[in-house]
Amino acid sequence: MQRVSIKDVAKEAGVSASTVSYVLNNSPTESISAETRKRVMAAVQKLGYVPNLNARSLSSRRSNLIGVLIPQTEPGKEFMFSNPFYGELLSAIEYTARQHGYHLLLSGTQEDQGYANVARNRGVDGIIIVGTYPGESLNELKRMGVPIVLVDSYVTDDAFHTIGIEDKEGARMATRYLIGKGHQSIAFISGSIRENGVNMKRYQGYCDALREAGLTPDEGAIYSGTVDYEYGLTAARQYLDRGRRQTAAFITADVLSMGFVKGLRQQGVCVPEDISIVSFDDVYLANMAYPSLTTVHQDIGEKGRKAVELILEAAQAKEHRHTECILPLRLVERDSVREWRKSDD
Amino acid sequence: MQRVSIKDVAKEAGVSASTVSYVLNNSPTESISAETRKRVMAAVQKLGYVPNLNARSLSSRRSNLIGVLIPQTEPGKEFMFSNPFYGELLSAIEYTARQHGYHLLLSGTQEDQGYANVARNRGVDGIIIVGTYPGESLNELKRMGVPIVLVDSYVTDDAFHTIGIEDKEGARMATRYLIGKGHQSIAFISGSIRENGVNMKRYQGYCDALREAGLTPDEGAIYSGTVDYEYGLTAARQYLDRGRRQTAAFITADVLSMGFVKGLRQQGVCVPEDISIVSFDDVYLANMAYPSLTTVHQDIGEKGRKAVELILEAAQAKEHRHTECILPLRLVERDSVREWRKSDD
DNA sequence: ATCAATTACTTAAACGTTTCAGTCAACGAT
DNA sequence: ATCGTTGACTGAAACGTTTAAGTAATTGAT
Repeated sequence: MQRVSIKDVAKEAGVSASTVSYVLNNSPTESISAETRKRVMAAVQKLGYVPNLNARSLSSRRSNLIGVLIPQTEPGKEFMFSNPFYGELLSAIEYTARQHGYHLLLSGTQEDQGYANVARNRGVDGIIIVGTYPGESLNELKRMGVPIVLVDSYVTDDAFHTIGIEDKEGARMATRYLIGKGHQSIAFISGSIRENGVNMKRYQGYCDALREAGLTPDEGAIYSGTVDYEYGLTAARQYLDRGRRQTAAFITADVLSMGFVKGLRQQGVCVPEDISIVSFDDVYLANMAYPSLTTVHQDIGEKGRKAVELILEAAQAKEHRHTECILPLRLVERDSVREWRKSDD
Repeated sequence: MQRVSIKDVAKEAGVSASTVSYVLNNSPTESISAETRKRVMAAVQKLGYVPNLNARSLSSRRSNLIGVLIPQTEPGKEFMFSNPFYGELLSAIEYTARQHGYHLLLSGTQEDQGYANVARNRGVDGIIIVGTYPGESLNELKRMGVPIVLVDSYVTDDAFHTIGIEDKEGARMATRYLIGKGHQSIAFISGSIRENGVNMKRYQGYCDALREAGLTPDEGAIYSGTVDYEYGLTAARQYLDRGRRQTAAFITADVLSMGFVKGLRQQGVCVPEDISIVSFDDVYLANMAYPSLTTVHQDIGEKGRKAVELILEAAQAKEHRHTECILPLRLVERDSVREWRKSDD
């Protein structure tokens, strides 16, 4: 497969392999004459030489490879991107990494596989982990000694860098917005609150906003399942079964909202006429939807960019110092909320 | 970084490094006693040894790595997944690859970068290329000598394996369906027809269906741009500007349809009341949309699975023999089409 | 004129595997 | 008693790089 090696180039240029290596790496410590440099480059060109990065990693102990671990929402489920959020994030990560000359080693994650090995044995320079992970797996990764960035995780361990958003504040903002529009009874719809720190924070923010307004969080207004379209449908069914008691809902992901809206519409319930919705993420879906979703916007592109940059910085740094990055949010007003007046009840 | 190597294991188990290697690879040619095997495994366990795959690739010339090249729709555009189709496909590819013990080396593609190098210098065992690619880049890749699978490309070169769908037939089916519903004037909305073989085929299928029904394809009914939500909006504007002359549209991608529907609705034009739509792909979006989209369903999961399997087969095979795989399509009826009667005109 | 420093290289050891080619004992067949 | 065979291993070269250490020639300062 690998036809032409550094030795072939060396022979062609009439120098040693190491000289070629120094030229190719623009080594700052070694001095190479302009003339030799030119000859080497010509030989590279002529032979169509491309360095073997595996060999390079082996020797130099850097791989220019970033491992990306993306959760598989369900064990047997094939599409880890049933939430477009992951696709958008991955895209941003890939793009940024490529700009810096890095490649991505992509892996979904399953319960039964050693998460660590996926990346460890390729000698990646860093790992970006998105979402919630089992603690033991994280510990295993920690021992590898490569920089690790946790995206949207509330693990508190200085060994990891983290990047996230103001989840609690965002949820508070969303809920307060609904209250401001006159809603007194607001549902909360999300993935698992217990198992997922993000959902937990958003739940807290939701509760805070209610309490600030003198309202009491109601157990019966909470819908907690999985973050996907299907659960949105389910939540809609449950909402109807429970007697449509809320006039608004704060939903922690746009895909969930999509399902919820659809499930309601199938029973003739309209958004925003019958119930208002604010959701979260602002994936491109949110704008495409009908009605377009009023939602808490997060800068997914920036999240991905930052994740890569944190890895690169940490890879440079001599000693580890924990970095934490929290991105701001803002509410985007669209068409899924309407003002609620006393007379509407 | 890499703490424990095969030598450490060898020392621990009291055998040579090669023995450890043979044990680990279950070498069929070498015989190892059960007792030794056990000792080695124990040592591996004890030391937490994980093989360095870079070293392995270097030595064995296989990498268990599959390169995946996904087009960046626009040069400066960050999100290569603006069409969820790519996300779903990638997900299927990743999942299947992982099941076979392979990892994915993911890269988007930009005009100015050598596509080839991305994968070549990592020693990937195969490359999956999705979408349309510049010919010179393909030729460069061809010379690498690794199996290459082209997904949704109409490049005819026996050096590449291909996997696609019955684009022409699918478009014909869609158009015929609309005609069957009484539509006599049908728009065609797609990405670039000239530069993209897939769109070309679908255009042909569209024309064929019209002609079969005794209708004449009309230049003024063709809308050709890029495959994304934004162009859907644009097409809607153009459609209205041109005087709403068609009662139906065949649109070659669900995202495009999303934009088109939205653009129309902003001007008070309703789907399917005022215009019927059949689109293509059946990404999960199609079902979420309002109205949910009648669309030509393709099995994206199967496409991804097949792509990986082709790579693996080709990697095994002694000599190259060209494989071509065409997946079937079917029309999924949803809510974006209504019957058109004479009296409606 | 001598010494140290600099420039422009080369040599060779490492990186962690795989795998070909042995080695050596034990074994059954002659 | 000798001769392949087989079974169970080991040694060492190879994969394609990087990089520390070394060398030899040139330069500049004294």
